[in-house]
Amino acid sequence: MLTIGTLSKKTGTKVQTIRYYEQIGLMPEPGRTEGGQRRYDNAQLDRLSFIRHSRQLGFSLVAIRELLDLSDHPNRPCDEADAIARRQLKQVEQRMARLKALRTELKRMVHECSGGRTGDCKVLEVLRDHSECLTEHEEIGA
Amino acid sequence: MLTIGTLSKKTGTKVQTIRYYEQIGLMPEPGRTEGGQRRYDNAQLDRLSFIRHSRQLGFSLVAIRELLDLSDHPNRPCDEADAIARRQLKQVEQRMARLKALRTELKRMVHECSGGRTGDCKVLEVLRDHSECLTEHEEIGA
DNA sequence: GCTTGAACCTCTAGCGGCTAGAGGATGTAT
DNA sequence: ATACATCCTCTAGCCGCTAGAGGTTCAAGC
Repeated sequence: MLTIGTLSKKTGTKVQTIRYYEQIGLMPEPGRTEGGQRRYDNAQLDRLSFIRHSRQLGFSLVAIRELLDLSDHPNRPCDEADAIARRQLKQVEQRMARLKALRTELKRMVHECSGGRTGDCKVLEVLRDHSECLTEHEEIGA
Repeated sequence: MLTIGTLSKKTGTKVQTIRYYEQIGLMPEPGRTEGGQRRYDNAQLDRLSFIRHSRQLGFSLVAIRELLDLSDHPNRPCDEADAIARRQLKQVEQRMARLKALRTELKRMVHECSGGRTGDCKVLEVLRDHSECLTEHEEIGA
């Protein structure tokens, strides 16, 4: 029987976050001691590890919910899990492409700054005038 | 004299967002008509463009506040603006590196899925067991 | 058995950066 | 004069946590 603190250490998830996962129904309600403290078993430890690892790979909690659901039904075809992972991969690739464009632009800005007064600062100038950019870039919601 | 809607179209910023920027003090309070509607001038259009462009390059609103402040004082040395841009560049590079590791892992997961039942699904298996990963990855707060 | 103190509990509020919607007022074109 | 697009304020919600207040429980040491 594991306390929430132990679970926290074993998975690298903050205690508050574990409770939050329970609250939104991602983790099941655990057993309780007489005094009302949570006690977990190994199945729950595995589940949290799964969640944590998926988060590290950038999956949203919604996607994780689906993945957990699939994981709970080993006899169903795994196309869906595959599709979710593919979607995630695609997102990661899109984000990388965007970041690449941003990096180019930022590098150019920083390079051209000659260290004078802000009035002549290339960094600020570029920010003022998008037309100085070589690439289009639509970051914002990333 | 520009309405908020015109400003919105010209900069690609949603009307609500412009009002939000005003609320948090990033945009100045504009003039109003007798009836209380906002009316902007070109200086404010420029400022919003600056903000929008900076957001596209991934700067936080806090960083943008600093950049705007520097931009308002053309006689100060521009080291600070340069430093902010360099920090942003560094962040972008870090994010790229992390995404690269994630991409590798996701690709491998997707590749190895042979399309059977979820019980044998490589995707789910990898999520279950971090030790199957070739790289360490600490995404989460990205 | 008693005391300490770390770890637990619930609850509320906040972060960033918006976004959505209710419910109503204004501005402009016809 | 009327229609109706656009504007206004206000509140609440999104994601994924995180922090803190104020109080209780557990386990170890004496």
